Parts: sequence; structure tokens; C-alpha cells
Amino acid sequence: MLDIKLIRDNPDAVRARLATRGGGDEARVGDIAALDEQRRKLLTESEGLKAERNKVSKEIGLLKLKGQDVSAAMARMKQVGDRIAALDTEIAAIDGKLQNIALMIPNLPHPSVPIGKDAAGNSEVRRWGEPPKFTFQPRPHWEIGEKLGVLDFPRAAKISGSGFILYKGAGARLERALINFLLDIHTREHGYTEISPPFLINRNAMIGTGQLPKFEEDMYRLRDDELYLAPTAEVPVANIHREEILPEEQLPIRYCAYTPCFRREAGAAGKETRGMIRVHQFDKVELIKFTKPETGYDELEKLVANAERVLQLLGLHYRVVLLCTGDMGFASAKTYDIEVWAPGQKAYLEVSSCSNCEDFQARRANIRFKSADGKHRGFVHILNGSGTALARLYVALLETCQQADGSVKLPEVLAPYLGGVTEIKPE
RNA sequence: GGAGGGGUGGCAGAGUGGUCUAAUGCGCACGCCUGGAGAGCGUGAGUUCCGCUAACGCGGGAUCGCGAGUUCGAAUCUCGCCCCCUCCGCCA
Repeated sequence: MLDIKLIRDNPDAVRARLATRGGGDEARVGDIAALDEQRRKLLTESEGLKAERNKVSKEIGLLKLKGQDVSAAMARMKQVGDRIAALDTEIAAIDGKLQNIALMIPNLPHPSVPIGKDAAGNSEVRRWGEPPKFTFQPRPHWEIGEKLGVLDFPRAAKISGSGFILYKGAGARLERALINFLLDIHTREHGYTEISPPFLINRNAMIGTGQLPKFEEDMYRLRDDELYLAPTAEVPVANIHREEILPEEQLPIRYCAYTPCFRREAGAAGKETRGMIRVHQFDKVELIKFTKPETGYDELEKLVANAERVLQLLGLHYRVVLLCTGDMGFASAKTYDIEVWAPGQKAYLEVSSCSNCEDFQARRANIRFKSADGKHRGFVHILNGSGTALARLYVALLETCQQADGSVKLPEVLAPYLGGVTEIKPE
């Protein structure tokens, strides 16, 4: 959520920055400013009347003790009370409208973000490694996986429908190994605290990070309870400190969490529907940071480096892309994507999206910080980044490490997580 | 899921319709005292919104789990919800 005072004081600047996203949200800035002004006018009147009522009511109490007649004052205050009630009803209605609009407006892009209207406007920041060379035509992961008997898409569809994955045998073990590998790197080498959060999320938490109210149709929701399946660990983990004031000296707080991620992805059919590139459920290890405002962007660079480290250790070729204004997520002020090379697809796949949401989510979730002397305070900045998404990492691994005979030779770093096994061979 | 108990400031804990501007204690900050510390004494402290101000500030509203309601006036009374504790049921 944007700072209402920023809209109040610099509506044109806010409009201009929103316009670079291309979502048309700048049109609502005027509505917010107008409602805000109306609200404050009514508030001033209501609060003045409340001050009077408080004062007179106190006097009534004292006069009553002395046995004096106070019926006239009581009648007058009844009138005042009715007027206050009317004003407050009006104010509540405006608050409701204001919230409805404010919660739907995306974050302002950081000045360092390139302006563009879609992915074509993104800019590549760097590449690491080289695409692997093959003496044969590299196969796509679904062929590799099915031939090895480690992935079974038809049976996953039998259980759940299209867009779900069933891992089997060494394939299931590889998934589990990757989760442990990622968690170990980030907790042992990068200083993150491991979190295992709930996967079912209430509505307020979903609003806190920005999934709701705007993206309701992308979320899985339970029928009988107001609960949603976590679309990313960012939601439960960023909400850990909801409604809290954190001591400044605790910052930055770094968490990492494994969760499955559930996404309806309505209307995503077509490209990328084959295999496990775009699915309704995938595993992910997520990194979350709570920082002071002034360190947020340094921490973002470190976060990206932490996510990259995973791919470096696995020896996977990748590139880092800075998203343009039009391609960024709703809550983000600046986002880097990390895209890993998948030889079977002849494409880079997004396995990580690292964002600084600044105070956008902290405002919604009301997460603040305060120095010991109380002088330095404000909303924390919240960052999140995949470290990394598993399904696509799995794709890149199978396709990069495939051998001519159909087997897969896995990186040595995974051996301890696979009971010493480094090769998956046909059964 | 059922029954009962509870939710008050950083913490503990009093308060069941009117100086509650929330007692008291602990803890905290500052000052006095001291060679220094402690004790003692004093002062002050949450969060948030609105208005005025160049600013330091000043005035006001709200806030006793959350939301409605009754009343001139609600921490206190009524209703709904959430969470915690105890017991029962069910259960990996």
C-alpha cells in the first residue's frame, strides 16, 4: 500500500511513477486524494464534537454527584452524539472506499528500474557459465524423466489433473535432496534462519503481502474455511511479524523457508504447459528479509547473490535479468529474475525472482521498527527471493546433466543428499 | 467438535457505569545525590490519526484482544468474532 501522505503531497509524482507500470492505476490517484480530503474534513468535525462530548460528559458526572439537575446538558449531548454517529458512519464509508482502491494499487517502481511495458523491456545484468554442449540432441525433461521412471505426469493427472507432478523413486529422492541442499546452503553459509510455516493462510496475511484482494482468482481457497493455500512462502514468512514493532538492532532479519507453492494460474494454458515448467504445485525454498529502509537495496544485491550461489554450486548456466517497470510484480519496487538454462527447451527458465518491496507490504501488514531511543522509526523494508524454485531447477538439472544413454549424472555437491548416489540410470 | 476459565501498558497485576488523565510493583530513560556505583528521591515514558507551526512543539481524537450495540458518559453492561489455558471427544 502506498503512503497516503505521499499521494496527498505529491499526487503528480505518484501518478507519473505508476504510469510507468502500464496498468492504468494512475487514474485512481485523484480518487484517493479526493476521498482523503473529504475524510479529513468530516474527521475534523467529528473529533471536535467528541472533544466537546468528553468534556461535558465529565461535567455531568461531577454535577450529578452534587445532586444538580443535568437533564438539559444530557439532552444536548444526545444531539451531539447523534451527529457524531452520522459523521462516523460517513467516515467509515469513505474509509471503506479508500481501502478498496488503495489495496488495488501496485507499488511504485524504484528510479533505477528501466521503463518498459513488458518482458521485452527487461535488461540482462550478467551471465554465469556456459550452456552445456552435447554430442547428441538434448531431450526435454519429460522424456528423460519418464524414460528413467522418475517422473510420471499421466498418473499425476489421474490423481489431480494436468499441471501436477508425481516424482518416483530416485526422482522423489532428488526432489527431497534439493530441498535439503538449498536449506543447508542458506542457513549454514548465508546466515538465514530456517522457518517451516503453515501452508494454509488466512485472508489478512494474504492481504498483507499483496496477493489479495487483487489476485483472488489465482489462489486456491478452501471451501469451508476462509483459508488459502500458500502460493509462495513469502506470504506466511513475511507475515510472521505482522502488527509488530521490531527493535532496530535486530535488523536485518533473514529467514528462509521451504514450502510447496500452490497456484491456480488461471488462463495460463498454451506455451510452457508441457512437463513441469508451469504447474499448479511446486516446491520452493524462499528467502525473506526484513531490513531498515536505507539498507534494503544492498540487501537485495546480497539476496540475488545468495540465490545465484545455488546455481553456481550445481554448475548450471544462468543469467540475471533486471525487470522493467511493466514486467514487475504488484508489490515490488525492483526485481531481479534469475533464469537458468534448460538445454531441452533451448530456453532460459525463471527459477528465482528477487524483489525489494520496500515498505509496500510492511504498510499492509503493519510491520515497523524502532531504535532503542525511539528516535529512529518507520516501516521495515521487506525483500523476498526464491532460493530457488524447485520444479524448474529440476528441469534444468535433468536437461543439463543428461547423458547420451538417457541416464543423468548429477553434480557432486548433491551426493551427500542422495546417499552417495550421483547418477540416475534407467531401471 | 463439546464444556469451563481467561485476554488490561515492556512485564506482573488491580480496576464491574462518572477526576481512569488506568492504581501498585518490577523493569526502562533522564535528572538530583555520590569520588564512582548502588540505594534513595524526583521526573518522564506506548501506538496511531487530525489540526495548527518554518521548526522545537502545542491542541484534539482514538486505543484495556477485534468488531458492533446500550448510555450524556464504557476497561467496566449486551451481542458477535478471534486467540490462549484446562478438561472431554476425535485423531497422525
